[in-house]
Amino acid sequence: MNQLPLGSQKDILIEPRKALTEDSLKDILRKSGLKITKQRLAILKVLNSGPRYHKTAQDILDEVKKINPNLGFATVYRFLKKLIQFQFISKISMEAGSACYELKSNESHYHIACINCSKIVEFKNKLIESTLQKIVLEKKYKLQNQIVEIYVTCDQCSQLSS
Amino acid sequence: MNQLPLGSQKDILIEPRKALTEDSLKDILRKSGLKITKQRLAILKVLNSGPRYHKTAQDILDEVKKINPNLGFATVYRFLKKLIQFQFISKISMEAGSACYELKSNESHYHIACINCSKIVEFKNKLIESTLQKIVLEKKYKLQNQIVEIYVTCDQCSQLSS
DNA sequence: TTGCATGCAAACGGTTTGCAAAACC
DNA sequence: GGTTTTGCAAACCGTTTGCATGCAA
Repeated sequence: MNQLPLGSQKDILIEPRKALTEDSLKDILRKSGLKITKQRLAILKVLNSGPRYHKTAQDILDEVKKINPNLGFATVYRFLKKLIQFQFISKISMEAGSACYELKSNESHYHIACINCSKIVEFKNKLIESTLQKIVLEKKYKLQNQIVEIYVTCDQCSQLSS
Repeated sequence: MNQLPLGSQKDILIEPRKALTEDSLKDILRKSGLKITKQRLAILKVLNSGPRYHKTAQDILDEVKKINPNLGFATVYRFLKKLIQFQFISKISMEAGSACYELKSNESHYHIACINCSKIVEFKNKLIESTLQKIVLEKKYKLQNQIVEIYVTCDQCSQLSS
């Protein structure tokens, strides 16, 4: 097995995110009645920075500690929870290991994850997106999150094991 | 919040599974070179029984203990892991709480889960199924598992909070 | 009779929580 | 000044593992 250490997955982006300004990060907080603190801005900045946009709590903590070494897991997790509550980020529960978090973009996108090396590739698909919306609408549910995960063995890992 | 205790989610089936015979349960084991034991047959029987087909390790243990009170978590988890390895069951990682497991059926189906009460409703969609297959094929990946989860607030929970 | 499977308890790893001090508005 | 938020450490909970015993083949 060619398993990467958990929480250090590499992924390939279909396209880079547009970087949000500091002001729009602050807006996210204000809109929800959350206080603006250095810690929260730092966490948002990390979530909003590439090249990898799916980050585990550990990833976030590691990056944030470079600026503020005192920041701890409790703060990260508590804030992530609020961000989920207010729908600013999505949580991606991996089959194994820690969950990943990412800022919501306007366009839905989905994930292909290799069960061996944990590499994540994103894809978009309007057909799937509208189909899922229709299904939820029919049932009179209120959509919170669409998760489409395809678990595969990627080409590289297939070659290694054969 | 109207949160059910974890591991006790209710779900609505689109249609009942066809019950597998004891012999076909044994076949599952034989095919994979796994030894046939009372414990494993009991666990398979539970996985193959309704009315709810998505079960947590705890659910399985509770049911299995009615027959064999000595059976423990270790046995359940170790066996579930093998069943996943040999692709006889799927693991559904919930956003919160324990994972659910279910025997794979021939037809892919997907889940709508309420983030508040954890109720799961299944749905099928040929369009999504074939689209996902096509996407994986294009990338020359080897499909292991399709997971489509829609997280919603269900009608009942929406009413309660309004 | 040999190696795989089990049961127990202890360890593990990711996440959450209680509490006192600090920061925000 | 009153309320939120933070940092620390301890608790938590689902899952995994080590080891001695039991059982299927």
